[in-house]
Amino acid sequence: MAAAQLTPFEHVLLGLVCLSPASGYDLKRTFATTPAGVYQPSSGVLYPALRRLEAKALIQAKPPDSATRSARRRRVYEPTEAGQAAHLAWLRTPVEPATVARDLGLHLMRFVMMESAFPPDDVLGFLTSLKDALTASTAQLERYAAAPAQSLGRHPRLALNHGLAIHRATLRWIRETMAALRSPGEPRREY
Amino acid sequence: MAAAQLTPFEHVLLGLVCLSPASGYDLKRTFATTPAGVYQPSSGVLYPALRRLEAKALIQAKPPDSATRSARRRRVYEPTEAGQAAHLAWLRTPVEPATVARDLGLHLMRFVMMESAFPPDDVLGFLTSLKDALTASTAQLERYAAAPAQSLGRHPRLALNHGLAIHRATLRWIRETMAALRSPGEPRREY
DNA sequence: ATCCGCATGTAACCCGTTACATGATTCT
DNA sequence: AGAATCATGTAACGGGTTACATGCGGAT
Repeated sequence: MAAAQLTPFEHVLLGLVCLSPASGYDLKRTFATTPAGVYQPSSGVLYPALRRLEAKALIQAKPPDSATRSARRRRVYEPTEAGQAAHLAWLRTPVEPATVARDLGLHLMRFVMMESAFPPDDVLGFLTSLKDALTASTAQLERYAAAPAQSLGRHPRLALNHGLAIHRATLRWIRETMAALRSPGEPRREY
Repeated sequence: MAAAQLTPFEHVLLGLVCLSPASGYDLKRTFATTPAGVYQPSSGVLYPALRRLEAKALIQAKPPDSATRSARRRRVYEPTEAGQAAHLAWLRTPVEPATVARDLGLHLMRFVMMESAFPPDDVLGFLTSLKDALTASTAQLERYAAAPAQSLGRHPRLALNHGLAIHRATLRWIRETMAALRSPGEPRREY
């Protein structure tokens, strides 16, 4: 009964709700104040998305807290068991080498959400697969750049260099991040 | 009579047609074989987009070449004067510091298309404004990271480091690119 | 004769954007 | 009381994705 696959945005919403129950407005503020706040979902996309997740029984609105006076109209969502499972399955989705460059932002999102959902070894495994995919992607760019048939213009070649620089910077970040995650008191185990 | 603003995709299509007349299928192959070929527009979006550009009188189909035998059903588009003007105006669109990180791919696209449309000084001006916008964006990220109120978790902090690394790598690329464009000879130091 | 690649298009569906609408609560 | 903020929602519009449809041309 794997729900019809969700959009990336829905996966992110589900993940945020899994991190801690939240209302639509809470999520809006999260996006507004987060460093990656370049994306500012509007009401028109946020609330329908939450309703879709609710319709698929991945999240549910908590009953209003009768104790507090503020019985304000507010739908605080929490994940269902199916929602938790779907979220974990999403976190475990393998990294596609073909689209790793395009989906890098999403992978970073997943990395952030893994902190409270995965044991350290699994996070290292994810980073390793990310590293492998990016290494392959980098090699493909290098092959393209080196192809003699490509008589690239000057600007295209320079733009290609940017892609390579970004790839290499990300690979460097992965290496440093893996080292950082292994170092401080964390039990380091082979995998 | 500036045409109603186009989508980024339409701007790219218009730019490609300005670089050299092409049919829809040609453009498809361009996307398929280009290094940035992560994006693969389907027929359902490509042909309607070309029709929209045609309806706005920014491009037009060349009359079939009667000389060649292959009078195959083929619409080869070329830019109109209004299309050329719109393309140049797009290339001259200022870089928005608020969205520079999100639109970086588009800016690179513009950079590539400037090669045959701009004098070298204007390209350097563009790169300078891109550098300024990215510098501001980087400073904002650093400010967020340094904010004492932010008790960021471990993974969010590491993800933030990635954003900083990418920004700095891009800034480094801009500096190197400006230097390369200023030196007349072939700076054979690619990589 | 047929299959594959060229080449353009259409239709259903869904999602995102923008803008507006509607109440309830808190602050001054 | 009035204003600003909280909080959720709806409606119109346009564009992207997917899948399918349609022909022509050359190749085996």
